[in-house]
Amino acid sequence: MIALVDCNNFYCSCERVFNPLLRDKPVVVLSNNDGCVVARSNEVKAMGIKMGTPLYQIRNILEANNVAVFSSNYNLYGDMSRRVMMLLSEFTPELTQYSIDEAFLDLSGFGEGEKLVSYGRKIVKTIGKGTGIPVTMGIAPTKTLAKVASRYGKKYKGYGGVCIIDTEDKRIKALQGFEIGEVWGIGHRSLDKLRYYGINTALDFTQKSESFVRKLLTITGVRTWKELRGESCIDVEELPQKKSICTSRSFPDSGLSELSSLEEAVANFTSECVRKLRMQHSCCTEITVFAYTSRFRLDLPQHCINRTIHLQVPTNDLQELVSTAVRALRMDFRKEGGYLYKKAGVIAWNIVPDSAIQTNLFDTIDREKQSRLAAAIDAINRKNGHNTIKVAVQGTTGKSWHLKCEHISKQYTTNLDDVIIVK
DNA sequence: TCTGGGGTCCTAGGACCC
DNA sequence: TCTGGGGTCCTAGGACCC
Repeated sequence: MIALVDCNNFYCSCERVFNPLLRDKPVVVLSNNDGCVVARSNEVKAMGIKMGTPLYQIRNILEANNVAVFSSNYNLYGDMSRRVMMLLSEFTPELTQYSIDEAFLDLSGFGEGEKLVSYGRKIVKTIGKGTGIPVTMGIAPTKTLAKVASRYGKKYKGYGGVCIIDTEDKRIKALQGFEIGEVWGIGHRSLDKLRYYGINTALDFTQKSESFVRKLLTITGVRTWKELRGESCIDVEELPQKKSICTSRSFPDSGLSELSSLEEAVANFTSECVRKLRMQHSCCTEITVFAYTSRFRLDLPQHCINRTIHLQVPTNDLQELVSTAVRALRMDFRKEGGYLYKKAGVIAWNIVPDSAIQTNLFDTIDREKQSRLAAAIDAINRKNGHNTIKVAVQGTTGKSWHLKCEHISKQYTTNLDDVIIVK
């Protein structure tokens, strides 16, 4: 049996841990730039506010209902996630973290039926007590069914945080009351197609033939279909190495028009990609820079920059990648035309381990020297903080492109100055 | 006025090989 | 007039996830 552990309203719950007065109050957490709603407490869900709603559309409702509003605080959420995962790993040797707030646990060998449920309740209780984060567990023979079970666990308090689908009877009942669009793996495109054929519930879907599903939704649809029928076939693996690394941001207000501001932003995004590359001990062979105007502002002139540069030798060198990215930006940047770039980003791909670099006969860079320099910079930054030493084009103020985050909470668990004082 | 960020996987079609 | 067969690899775009 497989268990899915899912933190309830994770970002909101993190804020509540350090602000207990909010425990029964409505809470929302916003995306970067305070743009959209990305997490809602149950009270806010009950108000009918949808995931992804832009803040400006619901500002009045939030104020009228006294909703606590937070900018996203990823240092806090990341650290709380680490704590949850650490506690979970004490209950089974087979744990796969699936996202910041979810993990799959292999519970084979831990009994069945009531015994399994009570083990699950013990896990849920331990996480709640140890971190302050409420979690729900769904248990079933497949991952997709475990997801279904956890939804029921969240919906009905009576389950005590753990819902199990372990008999054919329960499976049929669960799928009968489950909208097909809510199933893990069925997005809005597939939903449209399924609706056309009158398929509304997960049970309807499982009663179609394999060839029908294959034709309509390809192999991925068939996997979901099998999983819902109880045949396990989706593997979620801990990815040893990322295949692409991206850092991108939207800019506040209307966006940026000056090349120098964009250069500074792109340089910093590249620096962040380099940090991620080095953290997983890899190099990239290709780097893409993109920047575009707001797709919502059809009244303004539109332009899209998207330039990829292929590197001779795989690298994770800060100076080399920053100068390459800035060069890519300059190739496509348009000064004339009054373009306001609203979003930009950098993607590193073609990623290889840093231990297996294929060198190039015509390479002109002294890589030995560069890597000694990079190691020295790493050491200084590790000791004095990220970006203590950086490339000049990264700038020193960041004013022109920095994010809006007017409602951010403190770094309660990652900054000594912000640790809560108990009186 | 104001609309997030970071990933993976699959498929079709083109280019190329012998 | 009439132009093969069987592959691989790469890429862009689509779909999905949280």
